[in-house]
Amino acid sequence: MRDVARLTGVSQSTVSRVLSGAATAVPIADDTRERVIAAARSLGYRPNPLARGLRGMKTMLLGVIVRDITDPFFAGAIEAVSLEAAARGYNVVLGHAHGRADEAIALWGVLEARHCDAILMLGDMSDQPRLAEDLRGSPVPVVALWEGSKPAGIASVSVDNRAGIRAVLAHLVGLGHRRIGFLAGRRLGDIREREDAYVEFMTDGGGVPDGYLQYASNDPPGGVSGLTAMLELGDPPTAVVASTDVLAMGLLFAAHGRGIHVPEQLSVTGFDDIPLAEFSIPALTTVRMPTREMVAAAVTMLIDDGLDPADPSAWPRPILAPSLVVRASTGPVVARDTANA
Amino acid sequence: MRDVARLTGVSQSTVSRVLSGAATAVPIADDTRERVIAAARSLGYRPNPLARGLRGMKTMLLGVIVRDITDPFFAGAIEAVSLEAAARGYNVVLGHAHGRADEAIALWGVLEARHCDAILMLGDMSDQPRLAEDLRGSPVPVVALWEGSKPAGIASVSVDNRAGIRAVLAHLVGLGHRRIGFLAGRRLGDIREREDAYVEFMTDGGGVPDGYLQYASNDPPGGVSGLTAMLELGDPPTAVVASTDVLAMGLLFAAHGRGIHVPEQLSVTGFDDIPLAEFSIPALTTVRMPTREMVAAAVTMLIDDGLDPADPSAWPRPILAPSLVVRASTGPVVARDTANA
DNA sequence: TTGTATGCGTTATCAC
DNA sequence: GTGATAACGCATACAA
Repeated sequence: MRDVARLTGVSQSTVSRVLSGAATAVPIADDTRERVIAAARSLGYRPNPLARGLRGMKTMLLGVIVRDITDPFFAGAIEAVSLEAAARGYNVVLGHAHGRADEAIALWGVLEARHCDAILMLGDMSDQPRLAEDLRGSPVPVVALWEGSKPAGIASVSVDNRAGIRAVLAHLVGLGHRRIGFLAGRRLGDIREREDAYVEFMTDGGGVPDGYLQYASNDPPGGVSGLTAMLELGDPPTAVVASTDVLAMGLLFAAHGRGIHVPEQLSVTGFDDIPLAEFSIPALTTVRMPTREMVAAAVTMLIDDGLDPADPSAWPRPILAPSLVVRASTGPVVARDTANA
Repeated sequence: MRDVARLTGVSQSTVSRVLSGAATAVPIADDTRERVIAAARSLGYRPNPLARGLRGMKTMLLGVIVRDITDPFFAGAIEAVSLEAAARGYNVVLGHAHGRADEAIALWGVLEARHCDAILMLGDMSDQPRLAEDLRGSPVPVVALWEGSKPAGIASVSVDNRAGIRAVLAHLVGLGHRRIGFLAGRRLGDIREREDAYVEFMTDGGGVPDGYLQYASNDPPGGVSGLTAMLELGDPPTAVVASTDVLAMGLLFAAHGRGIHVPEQLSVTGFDDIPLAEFSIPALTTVRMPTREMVAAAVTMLIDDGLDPADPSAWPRPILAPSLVVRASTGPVVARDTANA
C-alpha cells in the first residue's frame, strides 16, 4: 500500500480510503481515485486480511463447527455453507469436533480467537455443556443449524422434524402398515426430535410395541445392528423408519443380506435425502432436507443481518419445512405368508 | 497482554518472551516466568493469531483447496486433514472450487493472501493452468494430493493407481472374466491414470474392444449412464471396472434396475473404498485408498518438514500403495445362458 | 479534498 | 535478566 502511495504520489491514507471500498466518509477526487486504483492494479496490490482484522474490521472468516464431516449429510451442508460464504466474499474456517466433547469446546475458543466474524454450528452440540455456556456472551454472532431442540439461548435455523416424521408415518399407514418400527440414533438434536415424533404418533395409535424403538450409532453399521435387533422380535415390524439416511442404508444392506426383499417384505425409510439416497437399492423413500434454504437463511442472519448480541430474545429461529420423497423402498404391506413365499 | 504486564509488574516485552513459548533467546528468571504465567492464566489471556501473523510469524492456518466436498472420498480426506492439522495446532481454511476453473484460481489468491502457512490441494487442478502457474514461486509451500500425473513442478503425495487397477483386473481375470469394460471419469489426475492403466492392461491382451471404455461424470448418475451405454453393445462386458466408488454405486443401481444380478451376471468394482462401499448391495469389491497415510505424509511435509521453496527438485513425491479389497460385487464368470436363466 | 499521526497485539532489536 | 521501542499493514480522527 505504501508502494501504491509512492507510485501515485498521494499519501498512504488516501490510498486506504480509495481501496477500502465504497464507505468513504469523506469525498475523494475522481482522478485521484482512478490513479490510485490503476497503480494498485499495476502493482498487484492485495489487501492483507490480517492487518484488516487487527484494525478491528471484519476478518471475512466464517467459522464452522461440525461434528462429523464424514457424514454425507453434513458434507453437503458444508458445501452449501461454502457457497453462501463465497458469495459474500467470506472464507470458511473448519472446526472439526469429531465427536469428542472437549474438542468442540476448544474449537470454539480457537474460532473466536481467530476473530471469525461469525460462527455456524452444524448439528447439536448440547452434549457439551461448556460450549453452550461459552456461546452466550460471545462477542461474535453464533447460529446453530440442525440443533434440534432450541434452548432459546442461541439463534438457530431448524427443520420441522416432527412434520417430516409424521409425513413418513402417514405414508406408511396409507400403504397399510401398522407394525412400524423406528431406528433412532443418539438422543441429540434432530434425531431426538424425530424419535419423539415417532413416539407421539405411535402413542396416539396405542403405544410403541416392545422393541419397536431401537437405538444405534448413526452410520450404516448402526442400521445393520438395528435390523438385527428388530428381527429378533416375535412380531417384527413390516416397516422401519430410520432417523437418518445413512442408518437406512445399513438397514437396506442388512435386509438384503438376510434375503428380505424391500419393499415387498419390509418397507424402509430414511431422513435427509443425501445424494446417494436416490441410488440405494432400492431407491430410498426419505424426507428431503431443505439444506440450501436453511444454510442460506443461517448465513444471511449471520453475515447480512447481523444479530444483535444484546438482545437474544429478538434472534430469529426460523423452522423450515421438509418434504416427503417417495421412492422404491416403501410399498404396500403384503400378507405374511405371501411375502415369505 | 498489557494487562498481564501490569498485573505482574513487569514489562510487556517480558510477558511476550514468556508467553511466546520455548524459543526464548535470552534467559528469564524462573519466578518472573511463573508470575507471568499465573497472571496470564488468571486474566484468561489468549494470544491473538492475527497480530502474530501480522508480525510475520506463522498464522497456524492450513489452506485446503478441494474440487468437490460432496464427493464422499474427499469428505473423508478433509476429515483426515483436519485431524492431522489439529494435532499440530493448525486450523483448516476451506477453499471450495466446486468445479469452476476461475474459482480455484481466485481461491489460491485468497488462501495466499490469508497467509496460510501452507496449502494442500486435494485432487487434480491441472485443468486450471493459471493455478499451476501461480503455484510456482509461491512463498507458501504447496502439496498436491491425488494429483495423478506429476508435472514435477510441485510437491505431491500420490497413490499408485496403476497398481490398484492392475490388482483389480488380475482379480477379475482370475475369476475367468475376459470381457472387461472400464467406466472412466474426466481425464484428470487419478482417474486418468486409472484409465490409462486399464488401456495398457487391455492392450497387452489384444486391445480395448469398441465401447468397452466409457466416460461419465464422476457421480452415481454417471454410473447409470455408463452401464446403459455398455449394455447397448452387441457383446457387453461381463465385468465393469469403475474408476471410482461413486461411479460403481451408480453401476450397481442401474444393474439392479435392469434386473441384472451382481455378481452372477455382471461383476462390478470401484476404487477408493469410501465408507459406504462396504454397505452397497452387493458389498463393493474395490481398491482401498491409504487416505490417512497419504494425508499424514502430506501434512508432515508441509508443516513439520517444511519444503525448501528454492529447490523444487528436492521436493519429495512419495507414491503410496493401495490394496485390493474383495467383497461381494465380483464373482466368477457364468455361462451366458445360465446367467440369463 | 488530502496529508499526518496513532493504534490494533505481537515479536524482535536494541539498550540497560 | 529485563525494559523501551520499532515495525508488521491497515483504517481513521484530526489537522491542513
